[in-house]
Amino acid sequence: MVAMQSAETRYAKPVLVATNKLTGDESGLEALRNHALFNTLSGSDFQNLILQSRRLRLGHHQLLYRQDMPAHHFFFVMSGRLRLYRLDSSGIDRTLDSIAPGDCFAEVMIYADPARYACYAEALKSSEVLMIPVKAYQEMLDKNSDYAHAALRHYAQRAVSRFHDLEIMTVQNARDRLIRYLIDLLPNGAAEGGEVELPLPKCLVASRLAMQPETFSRILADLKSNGLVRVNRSKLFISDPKRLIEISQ
Amino acid sequence: MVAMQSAETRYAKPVLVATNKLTGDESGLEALRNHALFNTLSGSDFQNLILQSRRLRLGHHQLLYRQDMPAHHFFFVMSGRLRLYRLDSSGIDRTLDSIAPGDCFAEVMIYADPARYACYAEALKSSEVLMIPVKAYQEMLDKNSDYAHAALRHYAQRAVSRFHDLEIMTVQNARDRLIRYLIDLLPNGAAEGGEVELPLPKCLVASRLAMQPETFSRILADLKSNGLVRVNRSKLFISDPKRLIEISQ
DNA sequence: GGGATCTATTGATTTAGGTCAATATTCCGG
DNA sequence: CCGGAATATTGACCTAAATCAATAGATCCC
Repeated sequence: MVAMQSAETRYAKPVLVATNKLTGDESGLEALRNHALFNTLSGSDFQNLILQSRRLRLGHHQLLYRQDMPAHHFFFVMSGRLRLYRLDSSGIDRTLDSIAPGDCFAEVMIYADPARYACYAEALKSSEVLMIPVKAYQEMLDKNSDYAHAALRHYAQRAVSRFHDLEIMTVQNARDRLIRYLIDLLPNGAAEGGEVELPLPKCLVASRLAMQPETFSRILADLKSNGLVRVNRSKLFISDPKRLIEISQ
Repeated sequence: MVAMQSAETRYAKPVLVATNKLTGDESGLEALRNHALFNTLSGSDFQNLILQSRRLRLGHHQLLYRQDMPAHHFFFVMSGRLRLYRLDSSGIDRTLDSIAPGDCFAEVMIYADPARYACYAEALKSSEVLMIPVKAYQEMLDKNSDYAHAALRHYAQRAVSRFHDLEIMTVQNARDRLIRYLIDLLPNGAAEGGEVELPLPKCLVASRLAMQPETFSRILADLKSNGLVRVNRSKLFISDPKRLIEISQ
């Protein structure tokens, strides 16, 4: 069943329309400059790239691109939050990732020929993204082999991280999948506790973890009653991650 | 629970030992030459790379490398079959991928610093792999930006494919996960039927799909009795993939 | 080729988690 | 700040799949 009405049915209208040119001297570009894909670029290459990029504002639930749509740009999140999902043949909406400010995304399939997006991307709240032309970036890669190394490192990292996501999904019971998901949200693994914010509404976290929202809710209530997590809206406080791991065997 | 005794307990002995030098004029290298990572290389660069590589024979269940082990090589499968898996804190063995002749693997995390393997790799039967030094390959990438583009395309493809694996795992019931897994094994998607061979023993396919071997067996028996698949050992014949997709909703 | 050891199947039973339904809470625009 | 819509929680019930157990096939190795 569908956890949530899909963006596909809500928004059948064109995407990628209203854009703003960048001056090359914008606030919020420091984060981009520090991103692994860009921090090795020379000043002029970086300038050149952002002069060819555009800033795009997205409203709540606005669709950025569709699965299989030709892909000419990749994106950097300046503010807000997005999610990546796929629709299968029966129209079921499968959330696969969430994207936070400072993340770069949609890069994964753009080196294919023809380049097409591998999934849908929509804003979960009002967001601002930078759209970077793939072609401009690729041309830059030719100039300096350091750039290519940085890109390879980034892509390799991305593949490992998906591999790790896959590992969680081979965990056979819902409680343990949820526990492992929470542990991964902690900034320094299980080393110490802390507060984490769910990157998606609860019903989408449930879908991401292949369980029903009701099951998610019950497991969380149970962890709460055992004093393992403290819940406040979408913020969870995990005092003792080691104990959490123990009970998940 | 553990589907199978883990390789970790079976083989605590060193790996990567007995190797054979290559002459640069071996049989079985055409497949390597045609691989996406190598088909753009110049003849001399290719020669140079394989002269620095070594052929490695692996016995049934022999471990090739361990998770978190420093990674100086990546691999190309010449014959046999391998599997990639991870061990979690409780020692549970999670099969995540299988590797066939003609595949290149272990490339995903070797661009990290320090380079470490992201999982275990073991031979499922006696196999032959080529071990290629990462450093030699990286040096080559610097020489020609076409090489880097090929590598990026390959890595991007890999990330998309893991993304797709993840999508299957968000399917909430065991039967539908299995059906989607089978459909993906068909060479041309659901376009037409055909015979597929399970790339892993049944109990490992079950683990890969987050279900018990008993459940796997029962689902397959049920599909068989409905005339949807014909089963012969590890070979399955799927006459009508469309019908299979339909019943999975 | 025959015994030993993995691997797969089938049955009986239990349980985790899905489904349906009702209520509560949060979010968001006016 | 209010009201409606979306999201989340809780309960009762039921089904899919896990578990336990026993048997049957494969595969390996001497």
